[in-house]
Amino acid sequence: MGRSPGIDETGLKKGPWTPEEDQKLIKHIQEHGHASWRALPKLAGLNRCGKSCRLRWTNYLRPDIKRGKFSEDEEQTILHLHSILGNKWSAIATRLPGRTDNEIKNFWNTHLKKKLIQMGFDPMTHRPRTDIFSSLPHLIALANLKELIENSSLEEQVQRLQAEAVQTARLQYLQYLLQAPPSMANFSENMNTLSDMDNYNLLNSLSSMKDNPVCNSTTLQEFNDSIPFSHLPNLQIPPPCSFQTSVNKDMGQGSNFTELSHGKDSPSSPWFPSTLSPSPPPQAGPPVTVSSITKSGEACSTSSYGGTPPSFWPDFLLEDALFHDEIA
DNA sequence: AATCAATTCAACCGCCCCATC
DNA sequence: AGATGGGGCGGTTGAATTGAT
Repeated sequence: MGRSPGIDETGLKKGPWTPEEDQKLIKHIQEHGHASWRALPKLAGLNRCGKSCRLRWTNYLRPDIKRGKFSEDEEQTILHLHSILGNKWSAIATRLPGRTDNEIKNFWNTHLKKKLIQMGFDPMTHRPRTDIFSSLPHLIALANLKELIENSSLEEQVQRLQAEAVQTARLQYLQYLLQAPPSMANFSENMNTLSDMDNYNLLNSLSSMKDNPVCNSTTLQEFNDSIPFSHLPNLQIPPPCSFQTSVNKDMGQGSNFTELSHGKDSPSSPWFPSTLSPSPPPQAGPPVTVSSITKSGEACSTSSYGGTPPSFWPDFLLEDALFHDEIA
């Protein structure tokens, strides 16, 4: 693995590190530290650039590095944090002692991303995918094409694929509703605000379907009927795509107000869990109020978690003011 | 056993931020 | 205020490894 050995234009070595080079680097840092990475290679007798030394140390040689497979807990933590922070690997790494940003990034790209995709989630938004036709290759595989081709007419094949697409969309939508926290499950009071983005995505999907010859009006009607939003067909313009979310946590002695901002156009949603397995039972805790406001400052939703914070939020999210500052 | 394809992950690249002058 | 350099970060590369045929 890694790169082939080579010498760059300045005469410095590139590529994989030898055990001898590792020993020189370790010995030097143990004895003198690494005040200046630029000066270090010369002092340590290494024909490497300072940057290469720093990477080798921070990603591989550091004594506190934990190697080996990621645990289930670590996996869940990465998923939680990625749903909030996105590809901020160094920020995620600070919450996983012994793991480097590089290792987490690799683990995400080679395992977790694929896992989410396979389960029908968008790895960037952590939401169920609503773009039905982008999932068609998966549907086709599931449908056992061989049997279809051999035993069905073209018309039957098309009908079957349509049914699969509608069923998948329904399942994904149900999955989304079921995974929302209690106040969201009771969407009668929140549906006009928090669900707009999802409605918009669904509308886009429906719009794509209309343009596709394999979708007829019956299919679309069936799909529409499966969604319990009476106002869905009327939504034509994109909703505000920037949300600011604040958390008001009663600490017992008056309110301790902290703010969580997800930045403009952030795909993450604070209420949406990123776990792949059922969340643990919620623990009793102080009351938490989560409010979302639009770009213009209008309140678009308020959800209260009476004495029980959302179980998918790690405690430190609510307690660590520094962390709030980081993502603000 | 040989070959090919897919996956993994250490290492590199280029950009950005921040401190210093 | 602008220039410079060091360090940090996220994205990408590609050799080694593993799995499939």
